[in-house]
Amino acid sequence: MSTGRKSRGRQKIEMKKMSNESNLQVTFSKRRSGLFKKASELCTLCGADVALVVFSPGEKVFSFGHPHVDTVIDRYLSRIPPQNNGTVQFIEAHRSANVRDLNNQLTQINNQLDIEKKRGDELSHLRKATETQFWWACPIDGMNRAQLELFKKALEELKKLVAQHADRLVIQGAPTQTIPFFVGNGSNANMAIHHQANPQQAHMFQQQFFQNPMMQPHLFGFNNMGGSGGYGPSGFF
Amino acid sequence: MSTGRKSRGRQKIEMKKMSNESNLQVTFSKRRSGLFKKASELCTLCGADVALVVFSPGEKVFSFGHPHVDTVIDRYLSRIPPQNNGTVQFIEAHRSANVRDLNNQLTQINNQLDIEKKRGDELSHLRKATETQFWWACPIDGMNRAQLELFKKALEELKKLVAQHADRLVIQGAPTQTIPFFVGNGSNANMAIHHQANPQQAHMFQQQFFQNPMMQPHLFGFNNMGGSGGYGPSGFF
DNA sequence: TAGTCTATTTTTAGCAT
DNA sequence: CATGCTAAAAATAGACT
Repeated sequence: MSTGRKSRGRQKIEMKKMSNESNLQVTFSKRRSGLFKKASELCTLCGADVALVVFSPGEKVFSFGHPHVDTVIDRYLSRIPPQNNGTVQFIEAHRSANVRDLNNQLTQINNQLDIEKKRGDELSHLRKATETQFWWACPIDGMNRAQLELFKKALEELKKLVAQHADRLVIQGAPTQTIPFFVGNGSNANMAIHHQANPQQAHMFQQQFFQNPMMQPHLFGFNNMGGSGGYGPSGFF
Repeated sequence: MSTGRKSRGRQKIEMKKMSNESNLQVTFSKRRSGLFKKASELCTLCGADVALVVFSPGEKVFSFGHPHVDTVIDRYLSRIPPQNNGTVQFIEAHRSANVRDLNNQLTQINNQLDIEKKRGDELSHLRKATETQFWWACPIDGMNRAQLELFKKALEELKKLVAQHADRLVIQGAPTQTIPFFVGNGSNANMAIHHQANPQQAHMFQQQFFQNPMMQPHLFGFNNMGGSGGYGPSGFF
């Protein structure tokens, strides 16, 4: 109550990278959520399909998609029938097994869920149960001898690894910290891998050029690093 | 000039798919541009990397990305643990070998899901997947003691099953069929490309967009196609 | 189909919790 | 870090060009 006025209300800001780290963080958070909201509204209102992926300056990922981020992305990259929802979704989930990502998505998803008053929880649960159990109870029936041998071998190895790791933990007197699902995939999410790109003017973007997600030319990406004063020439609108 | 009042100004609208086709078109256009603007502002203000792809109900594509749509998308898709190329991948392969069965279950469940048709379900599922289903798929490094124990146990059992099965096969002495051994969203790789695009010079989009390096014209792909459509998302916010 | 002009609804910057 | 608050800044529904 030191100040008489409660607040000066919203103030205009320059359209350029914010200097104050703290403010930037808050702004990013708020605007991100606003952006996602807008995106979802566009879907709802106009029946549009949208994929939105955002990497925070801290390399965290946030995504939104209708019907799914990947459905739309795939469609954008070329084709993919939106019909095989189940399998695709499934595999997709696994593909992005990077827990950090999943956790981020989780956060976002939970927010949406809360607001949306999750409805099909029971079904979701059923599904979860199914999928949870499947993996170890799975394929064997469909393997031939050779495959089984291989599989067995793989298992031995895996098991060994697990055992080792477990032992190590025990020895270290592991306090069983609950690592919030961290994958050690060493995802180079942090530094590194910054293909020095030449800001060449790309050519007409034709979907046909990107039929294979894995074979995309990583020839882009410049800036994105504090310091350079980089991209934002200021004021776009 | 017929009415005295110039306009009633902005009116509140229900957050559901607009019924009036005409209005929908206008709204889509306006909101889309607003969304893109917001996205670009997020980039400028916070130095975030963003990929935004929008399919209009008429199947036209609009996209925005910083530094590039595909750069970001690629980064998003690349978040796969490249290290567990060996065993885990192997198991993954087997898991998909069982896709048929899984599919049945999934299909069944999906039917129910479709009836409920709530995005919340899928999101919820993804959440569950994160929490439950994939913990084992994560590199062992990320597991805590309890998880490791569980995993180990599961492996023992699996191995046992495999061994049994192998023996049985040996006894029967016949190599079975060779089941296609590849992962992937098996199924429908065909399904012709239904995109007959009509690359149209996108003159539109506010020129301001193009003044910014990250919003270069070539990044906007426009396709033309008649058609309508639209699903019924369902407001999340 | 896109741009203009209000009158309103939304979003959100700056602070505080 | 997310939330709540307030008032000013933005976005935009509706009507018209």
